[in-house]
Amino acid sequence: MKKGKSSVSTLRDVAKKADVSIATASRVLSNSDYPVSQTLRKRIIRVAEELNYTPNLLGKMLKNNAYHAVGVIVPTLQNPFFNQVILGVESAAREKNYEVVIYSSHRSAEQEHNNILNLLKNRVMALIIISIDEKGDALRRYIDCGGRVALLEADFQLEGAIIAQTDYLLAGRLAAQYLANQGHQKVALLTSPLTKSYRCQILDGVREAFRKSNIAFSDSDVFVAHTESESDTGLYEFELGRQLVDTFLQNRKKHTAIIAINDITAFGVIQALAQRGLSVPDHISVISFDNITYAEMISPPLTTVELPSNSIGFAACEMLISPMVSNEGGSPDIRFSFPCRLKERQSVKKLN
Amino acid sequence: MKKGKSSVSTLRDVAKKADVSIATASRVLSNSDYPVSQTLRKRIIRVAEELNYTPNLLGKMLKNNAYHAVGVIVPTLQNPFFNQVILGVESAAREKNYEVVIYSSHRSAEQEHNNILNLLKNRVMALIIISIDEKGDALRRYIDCGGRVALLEADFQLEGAIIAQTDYLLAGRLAAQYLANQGHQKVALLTSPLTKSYRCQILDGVREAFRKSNIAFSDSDVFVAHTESESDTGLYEFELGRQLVDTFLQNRKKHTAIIAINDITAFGVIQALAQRGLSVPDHISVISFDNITYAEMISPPLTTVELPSNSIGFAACEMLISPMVSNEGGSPDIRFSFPCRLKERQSVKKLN
DNA sequence: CTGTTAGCGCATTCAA
DNA sequence: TTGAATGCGCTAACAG
Repeated sequence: MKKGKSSVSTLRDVAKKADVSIATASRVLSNSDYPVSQTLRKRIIRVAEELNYTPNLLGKMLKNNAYHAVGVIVPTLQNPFFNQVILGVESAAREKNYEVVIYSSHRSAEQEHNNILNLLKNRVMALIIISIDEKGDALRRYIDCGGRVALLEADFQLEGAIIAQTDYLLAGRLAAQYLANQGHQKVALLTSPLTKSYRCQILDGVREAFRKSNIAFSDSDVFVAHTESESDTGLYEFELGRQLVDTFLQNRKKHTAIIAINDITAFGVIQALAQRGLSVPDHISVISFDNITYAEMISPPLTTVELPSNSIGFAACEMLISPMVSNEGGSPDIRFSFPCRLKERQSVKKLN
Repeated sequence: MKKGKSSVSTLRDVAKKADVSIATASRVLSNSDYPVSQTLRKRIIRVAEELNYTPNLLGKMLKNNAYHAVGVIVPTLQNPFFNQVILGVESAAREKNYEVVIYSSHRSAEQEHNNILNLLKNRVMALIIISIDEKGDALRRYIDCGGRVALLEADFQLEGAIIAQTDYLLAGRLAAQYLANQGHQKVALLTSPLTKSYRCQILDGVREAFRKSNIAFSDSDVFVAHTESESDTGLYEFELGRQLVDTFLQNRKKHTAIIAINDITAFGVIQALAQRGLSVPDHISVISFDNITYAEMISPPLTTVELPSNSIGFAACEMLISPMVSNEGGSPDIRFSFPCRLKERQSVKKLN
């Protein structure tokens, strides 16, 4: 009867079969620069291959107490925006040979809490998170335990964390300015509840731009969806868009354009409009924020303000991994924000 | 020099501060049913909280040599189809308190190879994979080392793996039958290269259904994209759809409907048609396969054959985790397939 | 009920 | 150049 319950062979197995000490085997197989004779080296490598030897990272980690990995926690994998962030993180991580561990919190604070704890239990000491749990106590603890955190798009502060944010004020301004330039004088903003600060920032940006262009824009031009709680189905924001069109059409006063709070909401808006015989951009123009992949797949291709999801993931990961930060020595307290840019496509009509 | 470079406290720290033995602390903090006096129990728990004690899973694992986790490897996170699979896996895993580790191979065989190896190195001994590496040697090795594998939607066999497949033959039949029922007599199939067996199966299903309905359908009705290599940008399949419309329109012979090989390709088809003044479903009908979330977000909402992505992920995970399979005792050699069903929406016109 | 100890897989220090 | 021995954090077998 074999010894191991799992048939993964260990360093000891290799050493025994190659008739060398464990130390020597380790030195060869862990690519140490410690000198080992060619004879033994060859033999060890050969045996390792025969035995399908795969180093047990757990054992290794137990020694160094450091895992070359970063965790990523996003609210949902269903939203392409977050997928983009992940892609950014992955490419930064790959450059430095870091592992990426992906979690979805499914928009649940409890799940998020568990995810953070799991990372900690696995001694993954770097974390990039788009947090939905405003209490932040799990994160607090994570940091107390020596973890490094990059907090993306968060509504709250967290001492000791790197804070990365999109410049939503600019995003709002860009959208409004563009509509103004195209000759739109009466514009509506359709948005999910203003409970997230990024939505408020967009609104502020829009207000500011219209004020500068001398275009009237009041609270009666802002349509806010009323909803209980956010859910994880990919359809959530889409349905919101559809609902918003109802109230919009009831209160419409010669609006020629709609700003939707994000692309998926815009999809809902466009479809609901179409079903009422209003076509985009002929009858009414639509612009939104995100530039998810599908924005250019629909008809008409959606004009939208591209948010730098990829860059933000990339940069956050880089800062987190860079030696500068990973040295202990207190909180980094880095904070940076990213600009956005307009992707002009075909959902906005030029009126002038 | 301080001993711990990481400030995560260990079982030993807790034991020392609570003035008990490590064993006792372990018994309390690992929820063992071993009897410990209330006095000590309370004290240990209190100290553990004070110290932010978080068990090091690595140490634990090192003992049992088994990690309650399943790995998932998908070709890309950009495609909602795979996201659905992941969701299915996650819900099955959560039920049994398993961790889910997600990897993307970015459609690279090399990446996939590394991902599998990493899983092995981390002793994650259960894997659900949508493999793009037909050689399968990394998987072979994974299995040899005692890993359990569920191979989803694969083109190749793998001894010792659970094989799960969608019933693409049925999918093809459903689409074709539906079109026939709606009175379409001349239909085209637009597809990416027939290098994947699932695409061939769909084609076979379509052929079979049309034959039964006495509708002519020959090779000249099949339009195959020519492309070098698959890429990881979310736009890949979309662009394919757009290109296919070109060749389709050049060779069109009174086709009234198009079957696209999947939803994203259909998006490309629909947009390209629209840009040439052909509207769906008024001028031409479109049906496809997948039912990704966005299928109902576009205008017109896409009629499509829903593939059981979620169920397939769920079932695969369940089988993998279930004790039946996780007992050693040779290869399980389970093989199962899932049916699909038609989601009738508005991209197909009724002609009769 | 509590404590002591061995050992999981590995890197590393110290001896040879 | 090689090997023996130690310890990383933890559980479990055994001793008290």
